[in-house]
Amino acid sequence: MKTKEHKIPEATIKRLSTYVNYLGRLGTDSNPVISSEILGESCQVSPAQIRKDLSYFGEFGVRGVGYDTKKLEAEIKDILGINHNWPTTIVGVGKLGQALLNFDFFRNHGFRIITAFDSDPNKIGTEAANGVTIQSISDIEKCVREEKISIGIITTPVAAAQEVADKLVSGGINGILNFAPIKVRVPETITLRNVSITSELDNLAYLLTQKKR
Amino acid sequence: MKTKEHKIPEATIKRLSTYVNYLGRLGTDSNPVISSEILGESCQVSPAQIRKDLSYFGEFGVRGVGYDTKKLEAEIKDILGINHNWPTTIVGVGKLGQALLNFDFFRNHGFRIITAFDSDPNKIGTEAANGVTIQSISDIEKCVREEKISIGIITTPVAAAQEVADKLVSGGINGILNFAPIKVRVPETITLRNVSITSELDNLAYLLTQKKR
DNA sequence: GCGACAATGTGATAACTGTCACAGCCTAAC
DNA sequence: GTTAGGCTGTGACAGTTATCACATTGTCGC
Repeated sequence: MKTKEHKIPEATIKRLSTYVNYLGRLGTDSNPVISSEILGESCQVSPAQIRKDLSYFGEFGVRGVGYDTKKLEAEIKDILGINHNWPTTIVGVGKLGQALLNFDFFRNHGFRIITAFDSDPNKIGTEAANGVTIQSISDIEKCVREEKISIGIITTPVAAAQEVADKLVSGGINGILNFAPIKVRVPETITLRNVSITSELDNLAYLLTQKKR
Repeated sequence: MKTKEHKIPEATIKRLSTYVNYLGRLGTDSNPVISSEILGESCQVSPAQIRKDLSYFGEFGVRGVGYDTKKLEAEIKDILGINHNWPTTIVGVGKLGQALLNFDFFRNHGFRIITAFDSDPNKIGTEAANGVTIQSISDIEKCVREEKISIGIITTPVAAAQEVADKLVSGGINGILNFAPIKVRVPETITLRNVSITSELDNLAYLLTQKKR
């Protein structure tokens, strides 16, 4: 893979995720080769857009033929970096936290969840899922440092989110994925993504309201 | 509210959601008035961006002063249409579905969850949360039609998502929020949003990988 | 009432992102 | 070997979104 010097649109990354997801579900045996036309059809993206997205990172196809399905999947995985195995923790073992703990695609996307934290004394010490034991939130710093955890996923209520983020940061975390509907603040050096389920709801509400008017 | 004829960027809607969220948490008593500067600081958006976003919909501030906090919150809620009370259903009562059933912000964002569906015989007939009883997936069509449900939230595994979407559509659903990591296909007339948690993970993985290189 | 000040609203401009058309390259058939 | 056909890769163009600068309009003190 040769990353070109250009800046890559975030939308491109999002689409690459869609592509690789689809390719993963596709039987590579029955579809050894795929064209941007077909892939676009399935992912609801124009063929030109797909070719452009891929062209940011190199040339993966064969003119007149298409893309080798298996190879393309591997290339995109490499681009996205989901072949890694980031030591990950989930903070906040409510329903959402549990949902994420049980999603097996974490493993398939380069994350290995090794610890979980919660503030509820009744939960601490119990097993959350897959052999992961729930620890006290007050131990975050120490644990992150000792276990060299590089990703923290925040699924706490809004009130606790910033404090948790601070603890993760001072423990030496690398990246944070925040599901609490508030924009947490972290130093420049920390990679941060805020996932706002709330805003998805609001967006749907907006679209529906528009339709009615 | 006077919607101008211009097309509104989706990013603007997303930010409006952020603003209204922040305003809701802000004590309006201690902060009767807020400037785009301060609001921007809190939401990590430039002041000019905020003013531009709002200007698509009208003039809500007072020059030299700022925005009336309470009034601005109400105006944005009105713009987004989260003062409605859409009859909503959740299909797929796994951990994620349960998480959503228990989030009280659904109510605060214009959605009223009145039914839930699952395919697991052991779950059918039991109460999911807040007095919502779980029904069989085979009853979706009938129930959506009879209860005049307008929003469907899909939290099933990938394999079931498209089939569920089809059933919701033929029952006469209005909008769909899909959490399954696949782009479901619906007729043009249905308002659809695909929420991809997977792509958020992939995006984080990408950013972290970039940092390392 | 008037001047100094403060923060909005917006046209102009810049940056970014997506679309399009076609040149370039590969395969396959004859 | 040559030609026809097909699909990628990409530069040029168009459309969209964000930034900037400042004119505008309101407040407050005297």
